[in-house]
Amino acid sequence: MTRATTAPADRTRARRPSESIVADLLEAAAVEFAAHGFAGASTRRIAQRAGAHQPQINYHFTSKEQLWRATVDHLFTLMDAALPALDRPGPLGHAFVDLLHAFIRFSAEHPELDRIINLEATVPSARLEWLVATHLTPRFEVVAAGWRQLRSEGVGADLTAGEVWELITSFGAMHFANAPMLSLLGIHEGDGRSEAEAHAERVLAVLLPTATGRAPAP
Amino acid sequence: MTRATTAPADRTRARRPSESIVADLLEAAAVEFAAHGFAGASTRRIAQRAGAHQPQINYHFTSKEQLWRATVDHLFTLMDAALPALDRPGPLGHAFVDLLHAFIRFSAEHPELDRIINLEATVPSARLEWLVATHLTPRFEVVAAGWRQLRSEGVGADLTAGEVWELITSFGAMHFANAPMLSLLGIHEGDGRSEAEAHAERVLAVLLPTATGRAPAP
DNA sequence: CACGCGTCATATCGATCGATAATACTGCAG
DNA sequence: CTGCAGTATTATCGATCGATATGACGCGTG
Repeated sequence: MTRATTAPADRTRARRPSESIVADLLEAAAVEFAAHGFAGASTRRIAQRAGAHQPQINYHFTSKEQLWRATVDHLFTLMDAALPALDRPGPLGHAFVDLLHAFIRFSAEHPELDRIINLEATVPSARLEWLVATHLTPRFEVVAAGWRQLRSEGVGADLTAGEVWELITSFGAMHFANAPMLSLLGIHEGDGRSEAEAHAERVLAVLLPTATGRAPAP
Repeated sequence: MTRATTAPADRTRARRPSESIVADLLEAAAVEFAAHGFAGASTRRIAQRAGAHQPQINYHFTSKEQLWRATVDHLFTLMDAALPALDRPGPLGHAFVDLLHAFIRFSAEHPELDRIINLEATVPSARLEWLVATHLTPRFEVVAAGWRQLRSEGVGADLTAGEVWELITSFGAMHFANAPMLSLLGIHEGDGRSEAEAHAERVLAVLLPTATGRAPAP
């Protein structure tokens, strides 16, 4: 966190640039929404975590709902920047392996996104519809097309694209999103980079069991 | 739901038996806690869903926190009643297959429990510590011992007990807990009993890939 | 029929929620 | 140096939260 002051904005009025406040609010909102859900997160706590005052949220984002959407947009932007394209030159299998490694690594570094998605996933709502239509469906279609192509080449386990998506987003991402619980259970082995690579290999062992030589982790 | 009246308790004072109120409150609390989390669920909405008044929650459960624990206890009691023992006579592999089928079936019929667990799993809290120590750890140890025994017999995929637990609780249960999202994504194919059995077979295909003849679904 | 225990129903408390109005201040343009 | 646009800060609104006090009521007991 770039600014972890407990008290709200500095008394000396040394004004921060506006983009910094917005970025800090987005970062704080991601943590709070991921921890307590949309209804449970409080705009006062988000503002406090960002070192700002509560009305600044409505000033910069007009409403809690808009702040939530901006937070999700922001996290997906971060994720896209961290993931390689699937249609790059070279064997599709290698691109798929690299994409999965990058996704698992991102989930380890930013578990907030998977947490926010899972918090919304269980109940129909306007937020869930927006989330699926805006962010999930386009990405699912890309992955599904890649998987079907792989399968047509005779590569990959006997799973539908939907099952692959479920396996990656649940087994793959839950390992880091639910780290507090897994740690209490004695399962989690730390969340460093090596743990992310190891977990990606576990997922790949299920998805591409026959592929012997996989691309090394980038 | 046994009593789906929108208005709170009947005006005619035709008193319901106390156990009925408690049971209805537990059922309503499971739905609301699963939908909105502990912080987001409101005791007034829970009471209304159960056809009761809000102060009756404090009367029968003393606090919202105690109601949450009673709800979790109740759901685990339901689950235990639906699951066969792992140490029954006969091959351990068959017992394991039956247990997994029953677990997936229960998750399809009562997705509230997995939702509540996942809502708590992402943030350290006293509730999470209680949940893990009271309910999850004992059950994990039984499953882990069974899996290690299976592995020592040369059966099962090359996975640790922790990975098996993660796979079952994430990939296995999330399929039904996150049904609203998967439905919007076009992945979910209904939540009938056949879908539960099919999903159990998908999980088993990963866990016990070599076992050709599995026990039929009970 | 009358008593009394157990439960219900209403009213209300203080705290906190998201949102807004009103004011104060900063920093840049001229 | 002045004025204005943009932002920060304070104060406060109505709604809702969990919890409790209070008294009424149902119903089995004697």
